[in-house]
Amino acid sequence: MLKEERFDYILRKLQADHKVLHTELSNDLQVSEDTVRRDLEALAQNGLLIKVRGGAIPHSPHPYAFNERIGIHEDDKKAIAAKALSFLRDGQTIIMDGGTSTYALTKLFPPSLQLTVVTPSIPIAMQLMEHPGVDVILTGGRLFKSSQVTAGIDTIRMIEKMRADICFMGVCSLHPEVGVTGPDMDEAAVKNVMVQSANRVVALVTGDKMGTAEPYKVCNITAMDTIITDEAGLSLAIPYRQLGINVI
Amino acid sequence: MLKEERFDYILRKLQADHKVLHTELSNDLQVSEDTVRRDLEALAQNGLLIKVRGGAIPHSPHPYAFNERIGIHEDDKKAIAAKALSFLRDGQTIIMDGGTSTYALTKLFPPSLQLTVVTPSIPIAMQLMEHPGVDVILTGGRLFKSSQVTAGIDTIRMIEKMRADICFMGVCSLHPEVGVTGPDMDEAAVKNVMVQSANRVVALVTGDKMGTAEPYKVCNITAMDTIITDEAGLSLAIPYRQLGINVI
DNA sequence: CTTATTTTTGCTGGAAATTGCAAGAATATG
DNA sequence: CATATTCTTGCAATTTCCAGCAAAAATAAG
Repeated sequence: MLKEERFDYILRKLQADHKVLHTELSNDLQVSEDTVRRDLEALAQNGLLIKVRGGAIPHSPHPYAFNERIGIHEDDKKAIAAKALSFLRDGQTIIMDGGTSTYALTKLFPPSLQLTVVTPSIPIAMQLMEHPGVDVILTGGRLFKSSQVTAGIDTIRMIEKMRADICFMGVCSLHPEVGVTGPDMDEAAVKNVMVQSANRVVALVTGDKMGTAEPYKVCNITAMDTIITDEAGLSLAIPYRQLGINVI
Repeated sequence: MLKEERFDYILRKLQADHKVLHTELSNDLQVSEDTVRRDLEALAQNGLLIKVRGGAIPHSPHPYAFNERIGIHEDDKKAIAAKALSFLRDGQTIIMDGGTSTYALTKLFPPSLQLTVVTPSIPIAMQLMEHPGVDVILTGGRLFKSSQVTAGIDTIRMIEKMRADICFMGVCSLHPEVGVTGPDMDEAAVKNVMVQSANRVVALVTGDKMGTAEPYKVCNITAMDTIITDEAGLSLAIPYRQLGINVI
């Protein structure tokens, strides 16, 4: 067995289990624990994982912000993302907002899909880098470490020049009267431009965000064409539907 | 059996098994392991596969083009990066080109360092996202999957507006007469603008890149203020020093 | 057709990398 | 604090790699 095969196995297992143990790997790969230790050492050197006593855990660039949020409501987000897939057609240009719901959506892209995706999100860009049919346009600007997106005037200028078929928005908070709001001024400004640069706006939002508000306004609720949500969200759908918004 | 037939067989087997071994191929093709080794060497030269100890693995579609390059010359790159550290001062604005040498440099940033780093490279941006004292400005543009950097007119426009103290350039090829050259037109154009937007240009280059040239020109060699290289590179330093370039 | 040149191939011996083992140090756990 | 894991370090056995050489094959030149 080649060393690289072991590397591959380790990284896959790490992705699946969110941890690996010396003892397990030694058994799985039929090599001594010392070899496993050395393999983990090599992978850690290249920043592919973090070595810990007894094994290793995934390398999370900013463990307390983006990656932590990925776990929560995971099934809900997957279900929402699956509904969103039906909006995609080959050849479209898509603006993909940052956030865990939109990230989940990009993970579901079928390999045959042909798209141009404009995004300020590093995790989404990295995810789509592995996709053969998607052209990625990354918006420039200052990097916000907590949410791993670019924002600021440069980001806005780039998006202003775009014209997209759909904008998928990972909404922070959503309220029938207050509209779409977010916790950060710069990011809210970027989201606002995204809405204006797309023909249709599709919001991906878990039920717990509906009916809530945050300090910075992105846009009016009527700027949304469609809201994709989970069961908890559907039970709160009436006021949005009365405004002519498609809630599914 | 023609050499090309062997090549064909090797590539097919690689596609089927996701790996090939010297021993197996030697047996399958009825040639010595040395011949197999040389065949793999030739195929690796053309970027058709990645040679590893004991055999070869496929050249993954896109995502690992960057990661694969990380292992090679690792110690040399670290030594080069360590020399480059001494150029950094708190408060500076740095343009950090893509590439494995510059990536190695960012990994060595001491936690107390306070910088603004402008970069088109996703791996560098991710690395610096973990750094408490560094502000990251990511240049926008189309994402080039093989080298994991943005490039194109948007990237150029953003860098043009910058004024940096130092540009650290991960040079592809470097020749005393031909100048700095690279394998990709768009990336070369971006590098050119980087050079113009910085007060000083520091090239990080392993010895094997010195005295070589590629299709697309970045700038004249005299645009470099300093070349940081390894021992192999230092032995080739004379022509550069005659041009007034600091080679260390 | 013969001879010279280049390319390919296999072999050899030393260099380098990989792996497993053992003993002592370091770290966690109750 | 005692005990059990786990980690580090050094080392030896094995495998694999590499550079150079010589024979064989292919190609070019006379």
